[in-house]
Amino acid sequence: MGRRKTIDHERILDAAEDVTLELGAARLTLDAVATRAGISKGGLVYCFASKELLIKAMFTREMKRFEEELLSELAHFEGLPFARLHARIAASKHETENTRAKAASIMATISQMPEHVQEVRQAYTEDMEDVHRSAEDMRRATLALVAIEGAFLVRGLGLIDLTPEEWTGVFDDIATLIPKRSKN
Amino acid sequence: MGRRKTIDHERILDAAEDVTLELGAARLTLDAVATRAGISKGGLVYCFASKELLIKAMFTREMKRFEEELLSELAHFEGLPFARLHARIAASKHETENTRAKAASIMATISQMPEHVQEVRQAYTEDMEDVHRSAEDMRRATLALVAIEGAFLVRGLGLIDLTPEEWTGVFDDIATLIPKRSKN
DNA sequence: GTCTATATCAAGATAGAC
DNA sequence: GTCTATCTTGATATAGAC
Repeated sequence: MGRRKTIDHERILDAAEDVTLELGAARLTLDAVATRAGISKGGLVYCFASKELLIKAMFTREMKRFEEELLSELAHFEGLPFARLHARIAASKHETENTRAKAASIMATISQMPEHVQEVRQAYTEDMEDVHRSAEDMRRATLALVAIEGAFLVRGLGLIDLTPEEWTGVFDDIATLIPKRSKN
Repeated sequence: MGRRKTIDHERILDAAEDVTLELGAARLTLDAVATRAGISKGGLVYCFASKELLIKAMFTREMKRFEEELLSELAHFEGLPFARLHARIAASKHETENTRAKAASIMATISQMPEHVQEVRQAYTEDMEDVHRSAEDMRRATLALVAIEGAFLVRGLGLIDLTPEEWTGVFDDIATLIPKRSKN
């Protein structure tokens, strides 16, 4: 009973995200994560000394992943004004394992460690700088940023029920809100 | 020292919302709510037999409150196409005690009883019917609905940091997305 | 390094005094 | 109807075997 397995950190974080999405942040327990990851609770705690550290790790991994995806998308919008906004749309457009995982990690963090929400805000810092470079188009760009992240959250939490095609349309329409030229 | 107080259900729900907003949904405990409401835990449990019922009551009250506010705003947009969308913007535009309370109740529900999220969805049903009346303008109206609720959530959770004036601007800009005439 | 077993504690819920 | 005191559970975290 209880065969020894090599514990994979990534697998644990995946399990934590699954549990959060399926059962809700309040039922994100060490037991549930260990079971889902197919390891023992002791093994889990050996890797992540506390539940708080587990959640931080989950959160940090998703923020990092998303920033990387955003940077890779950015290449496709070289030279365009508000390139980061377009890249953000491209990275958020389809509901994938990644976008669901990001939503789960934000949920867990907000509900259990709301004092760390400021780290989410920081992720938008560069976008806002992008936006603020152009006083004239600032309002539309701000609208686009809010719409992107709002749509992402609303879809991730299942608050509005649209088909995948409709969601794609929503993000496409948001893209049309972004000003065509930035003023400087 | 244990003076008898008349327990006010509304006051308890207010306390639950305060705790959720200030400490996070995970720290929404019966102890914290009782203390914040200035009553004993026993008194609290006498009113709301379980934590789950407390959260449901908080959630239901806010959904009802918001629907009422939406209906009262609706009077100002009589005859306009997509009147409900405009009314929803008017009701969401400023960050008030009401909007914060609604965000708190949604947070608590999502994190502790995600199976009830579908009740949030229902609240949008009428708006979506409003939207679907016009195939032609549907996309823009859908975009507006997603943007409204997304902006509401993102602001309520503190994910993007804008000034009150900037938020007002965002909602005003969303209003301009709503089609001027509905096709029927 | 991974496991089982256990200690500790916090929180939901109950019982009964007032 | 509201309180205090207590019960019970479930979850985090620790100790120690393998």
